[in-house]
Amino acid sequence: MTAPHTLEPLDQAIVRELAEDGRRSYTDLAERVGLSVSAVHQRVRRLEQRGVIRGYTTRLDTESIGLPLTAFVSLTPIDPAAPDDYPQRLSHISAIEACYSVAGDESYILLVRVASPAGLEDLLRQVREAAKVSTRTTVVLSTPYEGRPPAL
Amino acid sequence: MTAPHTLEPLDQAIVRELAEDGRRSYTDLAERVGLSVSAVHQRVRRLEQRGVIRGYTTRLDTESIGLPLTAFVSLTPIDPAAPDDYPQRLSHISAIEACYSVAGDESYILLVRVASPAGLEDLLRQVREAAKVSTRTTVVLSTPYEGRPPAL
DNA sequence: GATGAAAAATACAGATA
DNA sequence: TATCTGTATTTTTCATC
Repeated sequence: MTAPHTLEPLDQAIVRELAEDGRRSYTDLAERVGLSVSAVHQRVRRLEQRGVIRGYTTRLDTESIGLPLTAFVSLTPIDPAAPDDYPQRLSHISAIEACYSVAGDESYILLVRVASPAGLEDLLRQVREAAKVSTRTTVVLSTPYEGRPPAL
Repeated sequence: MTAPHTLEPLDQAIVRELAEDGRRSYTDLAERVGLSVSAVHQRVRRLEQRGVIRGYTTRLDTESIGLPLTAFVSLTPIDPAAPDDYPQRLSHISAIEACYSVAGDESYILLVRVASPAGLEDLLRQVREAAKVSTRTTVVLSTPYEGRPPAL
């Protein structure tokens, strides 16, 4: 087989630690998983190259960075026969944090972060302009939790 | 005012760099934002303490870690008068990556990651058991992009 | 913002299985 | 052949000035 869908226990342990704290040092990781620093280093490099680790990010407080308003925007193509290149057509809009292609009534769900209701209105206009879609918006009132590490 | 909702340009620059790559070194950051290493170091510490930086994570390939199936699960309380402690009641379920309280027909939207349709079925059972809610599930077919850094 | 000691990252040679 | 360990060197972190 070419792509086993389960991770070796040691890689699993490393990845679990890094998911919890993306800035954990190799020394720290080595202690936690019971390997030498070099071995951990090599494994992380390999995990990065294999694409298991896709990158490292910083969790930011959306209020502090001036984007306190989060919303889900569902898209329905106006012309069902139109070419399906919506993600591309929308990718330049930086307020869109994520784009999911979904099964169900709608075709896509966008996760967006904006500064204000006016910003949301502006975003929706941009979306409708860039892609010929109708939109349905669900405003997020609060976020009890987000970005929790997966259970491995 | 106690909490300015916009970030100082230098902090903004630092945060932008860290959002793009959470493992960027202080030396690297210093070069990019045009400050001394110590100044950057101090600022990052302060941003962490102030809660602007909430932590660091690793973006993982969901397939590689054995959780290839993503879904949105919307919750509607069965008893509208019941105490609203759903996030707490569900927080022990590790397949739930995020929980959003939303305006609209439903009360909450969960983002979940599971191994298979059977895992999804199991998760929905767990959710309905832990909270007296009805659920509506939208399966994610593909993820064109996710976790893009915010525009600062 | 600079300095310097301590810690960490990285490259590499050799051991191991 | 793969991955490990230990060592040496460079780079980074971090407290102090």
